[in-house]
Amino acid sequence: MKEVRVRFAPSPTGDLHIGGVRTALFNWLYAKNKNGKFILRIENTDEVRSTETSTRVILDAMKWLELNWDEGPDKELPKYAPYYQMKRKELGIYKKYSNELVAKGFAYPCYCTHGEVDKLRKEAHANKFSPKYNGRCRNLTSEQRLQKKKEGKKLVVRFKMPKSGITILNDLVRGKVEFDNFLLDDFIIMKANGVPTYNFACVIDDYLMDITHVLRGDDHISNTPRQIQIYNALGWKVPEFAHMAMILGADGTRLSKRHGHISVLEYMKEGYLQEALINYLALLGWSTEDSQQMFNIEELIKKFSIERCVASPSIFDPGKLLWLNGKKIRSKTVGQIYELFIEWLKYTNNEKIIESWDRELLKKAIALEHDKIKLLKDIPLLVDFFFVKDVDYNDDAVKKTLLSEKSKNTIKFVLIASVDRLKNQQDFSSVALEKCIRDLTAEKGIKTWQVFHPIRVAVSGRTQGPSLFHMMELMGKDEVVRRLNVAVSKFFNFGGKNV
RNA sequence: GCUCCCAUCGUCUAGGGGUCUAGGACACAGGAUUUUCAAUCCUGCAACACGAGUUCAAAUCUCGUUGGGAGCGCCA
Repeated sequence: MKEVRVRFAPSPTGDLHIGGVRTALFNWLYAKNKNGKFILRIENTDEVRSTETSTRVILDAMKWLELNWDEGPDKELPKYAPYYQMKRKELGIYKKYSNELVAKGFAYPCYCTHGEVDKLRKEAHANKFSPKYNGRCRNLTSEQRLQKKKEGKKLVVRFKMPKSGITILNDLVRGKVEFDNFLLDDFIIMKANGVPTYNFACVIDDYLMDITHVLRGDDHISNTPRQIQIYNALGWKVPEFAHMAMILGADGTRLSKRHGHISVLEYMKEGYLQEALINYLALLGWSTEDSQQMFNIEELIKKFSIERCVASPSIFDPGKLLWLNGKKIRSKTVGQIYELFIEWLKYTNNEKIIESWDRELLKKAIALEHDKIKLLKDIPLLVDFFFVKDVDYNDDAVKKTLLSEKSKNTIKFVLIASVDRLKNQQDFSSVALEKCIRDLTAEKGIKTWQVFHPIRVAVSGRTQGPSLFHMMELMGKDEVVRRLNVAVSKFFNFGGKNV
């Protein structure tokens, strides 16, 4: 059996987005599953829109996703290099095959200007045909060509599509798809600037790189018959094709900026885990027989297959991604989450957030909030109150829990009593603290929540947080007593202010 | 407009002629637990786009309709 070789071929004209990642992922999974090679090729033939920055961003995103390539930029195999199409263009690779096609009569120079082609297109449209170039330069004599050349006309090279018959695509996910050749026009394979077009470069490179399977989005399906015709003209074997359905936004249209985050980097910045994004994207357009939801990467590799990819498009659901991310985080140990968090701070240049934080205290705080973390960026919001000198009291929390008209006096009394008890508390473990406070409520005949809630707010400034006594244990006696005293004097010792 | 693709709960999907009163997951609602918010567990809500045909039998096969998507560039 021939070694499976698949590729992901992004064009560096922007960030790597969700749809691109899914395509990359499926190629990568297929390669790993078949013990084959995953190749990264940069299709930068759009000289206007391609940028080095974008190339960098895509490479970084691929690295963050851990979709490592066996061959590609920074990992060039002499046999197949280079992996940038513009570098290949410099080597004359495309020119060579373009000349061959012209020599064999499968392609021809065309001297039509943009304006002329536009006109033809409009005419075709008016005649209810698919817009198409009518092949007016197809049968130019060599004299006419010479004449055009003398006039200094720029030329492009067009491929001669058969005027009749059908082109058949046997797609791995869609089965047999037929295209009427008559409806396909003579498309350009070499632009006037000597750069190949996508449809041409793609075929040449896939062939030269020994690509065995082309897995890509189905927005490419109508390009496929053109590409198949090039393979045929050159006498090359056509690779296997598998067109995956697209990922759409909530409104059912193509995923775009207005559907929220679309760039992978934005998910990274939000604190999504690489593995959560991978797991979620694997579920879009692929499934196992038992509808398994959670996978680790090894399982995905083992279970992935093209046969189980669906042909219908799917809608991107940020809610499920978020759930999956929380699930993945919860499945990790505190140590792992801490490391991930530190890494995330570095990636996002947010290290200053925890600059003054005690790392051991941070780890323990993360442990307390372990089950509540959905995104890495949540962590500071969840535990920051442990590290502040002056508690940031939430207005609503204070109003509701500390200064409620009905029980203000009880609360003041309770807080002062608590300080008294806690000051003399030898054992500051959560268990002992709970007993201590419960005893207090029992003695004074107060409901537990009437004490628990005020203490929570007094000590943390908010109504939500970790389990109360664990939180107090972690803060330590001195800090708890200090914060309680601060709260009492701040909210209850200035009668005039808070009446 | 033309070509191609697609069609099961709101969403991702399982199912591929009888085992389907259609299964799982997210979301949503209710409950349990709890000092709060979560997490967790339980329960519930909720779908075969429509119409013909084939067949003893159709979510499943065929055709049509409708709806959605993609492509129709010297973009990829």
